[in-house]
Amino acid sequence: MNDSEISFSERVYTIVAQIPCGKVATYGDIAKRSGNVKAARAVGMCMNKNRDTYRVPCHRVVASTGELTGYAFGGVEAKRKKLLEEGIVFVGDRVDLKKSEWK
DNA sequence: AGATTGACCGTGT
DNA sequence: GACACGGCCAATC
Repeated sequence: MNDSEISFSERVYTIVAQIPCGKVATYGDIAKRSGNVKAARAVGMCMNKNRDTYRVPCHRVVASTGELTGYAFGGVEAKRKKLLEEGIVFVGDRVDLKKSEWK
């Protein structure tokens, strides 16, 4: 810290908070938007540490394949349910990034 | 300070 | 489409 006053995590949180309802973003995409194209893993770790579910809709973040990975508030099942309620298009157990990917 | 881990991704077979 | 391998990042032990 000190140059931009915000850490990588804060940057990620901000980006995730910008995801509109009914849309999802991939870790890789967030990583790109955060500045580091290859920081997808770090993004996931920040999500795991994140406690502000209402401030940061981390449930709208899925893998590049559209598959739901983890969720620190009830597991992928709760995550999938939330996405379904938000109108995310599902294809089996995966999200249809073709239609619901945030871009 | 060094090693390990984790909600990943891209590529090759 | 599924499985295996390697690479990269940041946080944690």
